[in-house]
Amino acid sequence: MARYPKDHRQHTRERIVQAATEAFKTEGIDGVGVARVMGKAGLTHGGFYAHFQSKDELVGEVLAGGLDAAVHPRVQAAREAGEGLAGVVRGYVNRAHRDHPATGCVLPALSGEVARQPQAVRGALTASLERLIADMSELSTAPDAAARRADALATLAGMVGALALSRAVCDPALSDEVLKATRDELMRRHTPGTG
Amino acid sequence: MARYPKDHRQHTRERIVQAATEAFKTEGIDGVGVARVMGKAGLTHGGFYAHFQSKDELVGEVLAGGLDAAVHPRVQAAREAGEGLAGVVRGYVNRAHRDHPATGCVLPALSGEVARQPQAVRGALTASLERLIADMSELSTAPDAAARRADALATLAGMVGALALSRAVCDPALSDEVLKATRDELMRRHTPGTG
DNA sequence: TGTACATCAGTGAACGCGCGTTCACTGATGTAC
DNA sequence: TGTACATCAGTGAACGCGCGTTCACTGATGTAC
Repeated sequence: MARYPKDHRQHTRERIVQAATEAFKTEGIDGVGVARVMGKAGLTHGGFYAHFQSKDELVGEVLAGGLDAAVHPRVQAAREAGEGLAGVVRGYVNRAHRDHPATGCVLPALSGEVARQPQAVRGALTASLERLIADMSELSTAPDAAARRADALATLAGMVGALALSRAVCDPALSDEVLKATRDELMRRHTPGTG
Repeated sequence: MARYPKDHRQHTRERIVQAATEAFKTEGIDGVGVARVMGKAGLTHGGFYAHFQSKDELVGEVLAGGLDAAVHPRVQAAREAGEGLAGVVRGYVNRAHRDHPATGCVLPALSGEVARQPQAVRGALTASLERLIADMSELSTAPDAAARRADALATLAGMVGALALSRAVCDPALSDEVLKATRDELMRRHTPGTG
């Protein structure tokens, strides 16, 4: 019965999600078809529906995991290094992140498209985002919980906006300027003694 | 010869651009076909290529004008009211803007898709964005020109990120929170005596 | 040990559809004589 | 004034293509006896 190892299906499914995650962030959700995703996963398109009910289900899974893989580690690293939100900002608002959307955060790449997705798909991202906000809040040095959460939200907005703008413009100097201005401002705000 | 008034063609073209501007911001560039745009302009799809060489040309025109119509007036209003960048933030980071992408700024709605457009298309947005940055810089109270420009860039990043996030999440409370936290933070930064 | 059969992950042809684009045509309005 | 013709914005059928999705099939591996 077990012609394949019993976790084979699960691994294949994960391979598909991984391929889709990178492809969607690079070329957009509408810009990549099921056949392309399966091709990147080393399969043919017909088998897709043995793993997912629809493309929407795949999109939801990608968005649910997108922050976990690409952003949470940066938050974790900042926490362990004792850098606080300044460390998160440094790890996020930089040229390497701008130039490699495939391995980067889903928010600058896909927030526009996500806003037009069905409720179920957006729910997956929202849950993941709530966890990120909670983690970032813990790194804030604001005096009370509400202020720490507001701090995390406003900081994330600046981070996401900077990446989105830096990728949209076609002038490299302006793109660098957006990153630098935002990073400097956000890091100043989160570095003790300069707030 | 002039069976139509001689500015008829020009008016039709503007009607198409206007219809496309609203449709693209609401449903995405990839999400709206030429036929839909023409339908919204009260025409049939066949006539499109009498006005534009390609869909890309239309997209470029939309992006070139998108900031002029939706954001520059807010900057102008803030200047005339003597409100500085705080006024721009108030006019931009709010629920009305979040809930009406069709009449809003192109950046939160389309920056992700723009990043994947051909160079020529991105150039149109970049030029428009440069003008916006210049105008916003003049409203900054920072001491020198470089600091005013950095102030404008970082502020715009926060504004765009807040709108993008607030539209992406499916929890209305979290969406409001993102707007409020970012607006409060950016306005505090740009209100005299609290910076 | 050898043959018949069950399982099932993956294959690839086919579906209806909307896309961007092309093009021969329509029909309302003008000019020419 | 009346008829023939020119102009041209807009029409709508048609093109090849990739989309999401379905489904009969393949073929490698296992079990039954």
